[in-house]
Amino acid sequence: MTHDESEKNDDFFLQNFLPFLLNQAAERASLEFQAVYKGRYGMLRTEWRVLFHLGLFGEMTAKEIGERARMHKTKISRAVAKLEERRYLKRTRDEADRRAEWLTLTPAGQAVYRDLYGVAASYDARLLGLFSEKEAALLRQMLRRLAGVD
Amino acid sequence: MTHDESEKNDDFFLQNFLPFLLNQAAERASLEFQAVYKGRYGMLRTEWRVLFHLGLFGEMTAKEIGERARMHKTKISRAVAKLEERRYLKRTRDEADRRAEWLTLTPAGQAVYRDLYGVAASYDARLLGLFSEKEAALLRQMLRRLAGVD
DNA sequence: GGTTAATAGTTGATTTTGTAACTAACAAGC
DNA sequence: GCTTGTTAGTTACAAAATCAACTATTAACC
Repeated sequence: MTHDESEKNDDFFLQNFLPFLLNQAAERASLEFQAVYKGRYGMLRTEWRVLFHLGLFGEMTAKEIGERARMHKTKISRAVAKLEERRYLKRTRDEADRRAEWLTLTPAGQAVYRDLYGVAASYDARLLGLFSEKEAALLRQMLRRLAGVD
Repeated sequence: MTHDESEKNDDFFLQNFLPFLLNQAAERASLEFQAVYKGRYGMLRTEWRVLFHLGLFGEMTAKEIGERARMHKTKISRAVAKLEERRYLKRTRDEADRRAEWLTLTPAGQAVYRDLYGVAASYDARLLGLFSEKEAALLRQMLRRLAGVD
């Protein structure tokens, strides 16, 4: 486990260090897609994620989005404000618990969601094209395990 | 490829969308280790990476680090400044090309590197403990392919 | 029912990142 | 050797993320 000091130019460890590898892959994999929602709608990743969740799951509270996406509530709060400002979503106070509010996409927001969903799906397919069906399934399973979802 | 609109509460796609999964896994996988270099030495990820590269490869220029780690030069510039301020590295002008400078760890920097290398190695081993040898090898290979290294 | 604690979400201050412009040094072409 | 272009690294400014403190509301407990 100790590093051999007499030997330099050893990139064995670096090439295999999982947090580094994961980060490189994640960064690269989100780069191209980021260019789409940024370029096409001027959105940040946080905003895209919130929109995405609302598109997939329908009505949600900010808290629920935060739990699912593992995003901090301040990020969500600001993303929601931005999406509302652009008329992509609307808020409705929960009358039973007036602290919470239900978020839903407007028709305009749904249109954006559908557009980006399509782009995301084909981008995903392209990434998965690097692997066989079996490999892809295993990869996703392993990533889920690392993420602590399973 | 079109999203089925009549059906809500569909988290199938989300659970499988590779950029999302990769990001979740990467974030989770770096979290605990980040706590170590941050808590123990008050370092940021950029600083840890620069230190790590210098520890692994010995003397390097900022440019080389940037290429290997795929970090932008401003990040590196600031990380180097911070590490120098803490006396973890020293700079030497390249006399043949006076624009470039060679960076090396000081003994203090090397001590930090050795400490963190040990932590990183055992942390990595723990992560890999989630998988079999075969799976782990495949995972790394797939991540490298996604990162565009291979 | 009044006090205390917890929760949903927002805001402000600080830190970190990203982008563009910059300096200093080298290289190429003429 | 002088212009033009390129490169290594820094700096300034804008954008974004983080952290702590805040408001408003609900829940818990005595």
